[in-house]
Amino acid sequence: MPERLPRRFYERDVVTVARALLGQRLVRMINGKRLTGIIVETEAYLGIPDKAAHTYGGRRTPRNESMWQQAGTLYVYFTYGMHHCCNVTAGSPGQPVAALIRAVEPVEGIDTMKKNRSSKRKISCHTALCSGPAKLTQAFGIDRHADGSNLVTDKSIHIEKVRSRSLPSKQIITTPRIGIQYAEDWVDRPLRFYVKDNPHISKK
DNA sequence: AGAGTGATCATG
DNA sequence: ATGATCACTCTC
Repeated sequence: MPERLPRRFYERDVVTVARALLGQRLVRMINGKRLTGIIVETEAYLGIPDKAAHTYGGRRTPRNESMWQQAGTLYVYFTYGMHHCCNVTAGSPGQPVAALIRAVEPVEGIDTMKKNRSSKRKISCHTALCSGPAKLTQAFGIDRHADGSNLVTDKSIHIEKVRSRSLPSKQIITTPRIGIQYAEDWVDRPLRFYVKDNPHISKK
């Protein structure tokens, strides 16, 4: 029987959590279907001091409230008038930090994911199905309804343990984060992580 | 390189 | 009330 990541997995610093999420299994139960994928790309958002974070400077609004909740909470936000992105909170209590899930390698329910993604245009190739933060939420049917979900206890969305240790450092590529050009001195911080040589990554 | 798209929030 | 912004994706 697959085992979930426990609360203590998330109660660590957000960089450690972002790296440790690589290789774990994202699970979504929706309309009786089980959709799963292996997390292959993440970013860490460091909260109050981080100029790229939604909680920079201690901002606390209805939108980002989930980032302030206990580690292991799902934070889903809506942006650009059409896209959802999903994050996992981490750290110690009251610390508004989170890891953005940027890409997964689809495993179960691929046909359903294609349907969820192909309302407009047909999917070109399977590596494009979940290779971006808004692509994977669309494929997995994740929107603001899922915001605030408790990943340790919630049935409809959670993360299963595939490995107890993080991937070896040699298999994790570290780069600056994507799409945060406004973040001044935080632009170049190495806070994006992805699995080396995995084809399901958000950018070439 | 530029369009699409509308919730969100800081201003006033 | 108003307007600027946006942790993106797709097409040209």
